[in-house]
Amino acid sequence: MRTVTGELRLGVADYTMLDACALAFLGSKEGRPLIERAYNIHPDLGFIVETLAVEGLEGIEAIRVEVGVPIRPMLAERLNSAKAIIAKLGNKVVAAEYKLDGERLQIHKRKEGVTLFSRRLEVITHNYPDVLELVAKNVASREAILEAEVVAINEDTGEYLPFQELMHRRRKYGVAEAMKQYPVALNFFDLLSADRKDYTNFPYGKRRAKLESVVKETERTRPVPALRTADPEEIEKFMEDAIANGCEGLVVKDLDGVYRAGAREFSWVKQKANFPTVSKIGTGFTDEDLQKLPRLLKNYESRVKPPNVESNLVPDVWFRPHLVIETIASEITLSPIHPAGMGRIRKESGLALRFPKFTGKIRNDKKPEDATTVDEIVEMYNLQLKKVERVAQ
DNA sequence: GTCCAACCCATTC
DNA sequence: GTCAGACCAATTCGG
DNA sequence: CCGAATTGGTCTGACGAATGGGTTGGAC
Repeated sequence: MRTVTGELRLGVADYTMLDACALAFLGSKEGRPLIERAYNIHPDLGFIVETLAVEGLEGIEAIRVEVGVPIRPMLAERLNSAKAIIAKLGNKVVAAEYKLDGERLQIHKRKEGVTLFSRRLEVITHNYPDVLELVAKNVASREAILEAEVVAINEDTGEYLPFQELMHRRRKYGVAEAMKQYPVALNFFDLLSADRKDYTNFPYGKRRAKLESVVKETERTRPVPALRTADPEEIEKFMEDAIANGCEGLVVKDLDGVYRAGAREFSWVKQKANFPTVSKIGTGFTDEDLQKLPRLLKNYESRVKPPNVESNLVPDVWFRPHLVIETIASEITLSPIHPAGMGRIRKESGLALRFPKFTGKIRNDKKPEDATTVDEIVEMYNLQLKKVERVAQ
């Protein structure tokens, strides 16, 4: 249920619905945490509301984790230094783990077979026949719910490949061919249920121990590399290892934390002319920025594409290059759309920014000629690759 | 009637 | 994925 | 001491990149 009205943003989502139902059927919001918990381990709004209406709070309390029914995934928060994370988690020993650039899988294993759920709890079992086999062979538990990151790999070197490669596996047709062309590996990072026992209320340390006892380490399967420490410097070092191994960064976990389905926990990912386009950008602007931009650009508006601009996209309004703004992005990807560096890395491919965002800084001290050049972007792209290659050796 | 490119929409991150 | 804004609860500040 | 102001946490919906698949409409 959604509505957007002019300048006002309104939203009615599932949680609001749960609130309303708690009020309607119980007369108060008191049962809300129980209802929320039930919803998060059995995310079917119709089912929850019906149970509440027919059986009341008792029925809600009787809802259990069930293999075959997806659980809303626990999510991660973001901080930008190891020190801040350690402080936030209470200055104690934590588990720092590689954060891989793949797709999150919630794996349900039972007698009848294995089911795979995506992050949004879609059934994607048919996409990964190879994963089903890996789970059948290498998970030493008849019934279990596990979470893993599935990553595309280079079969010869074992090296991890970018997310883009994995995306070829998300298809309805030609699954068998894609499976051969884009082989994958599994990095397990959580265990929510095993042999009919619900582990979601166990501290992470225990879940991880059980995970390690259940997942067999092979070329294609393993518990995700983890380090236990309370020292920010060790985490920084581990972070560098992770990046060097082609990961996005780290996820740092509270060893005492339970699995809070559907909630946000803690994590961390550290980072870091012609005028060909390299990205569109629509994130990072405050309302104030958006109000002021038309005024700043008014004098540079152009009815047609300015001759010194190279773009495959057609915007609503063109501007002659004038204003320089500062943007950051998580990395540079090969692009079928943006012409920056076209053909320099790969035939018919340019380069684009991944997760571009405005930093809030308008660089009045710079002219378009002073902005980052294509050469520099190509160099940045090559630097990214080197880091990955170094590990593969 | 058949085929294919262009478009839009879904999902992942 | 990132991010800004809205909203609510808890905490701190100022009269 | 109490009400006002600030802060922190959570939720929601804007927006970015990519790929695959369904639909549509024009060329033949």
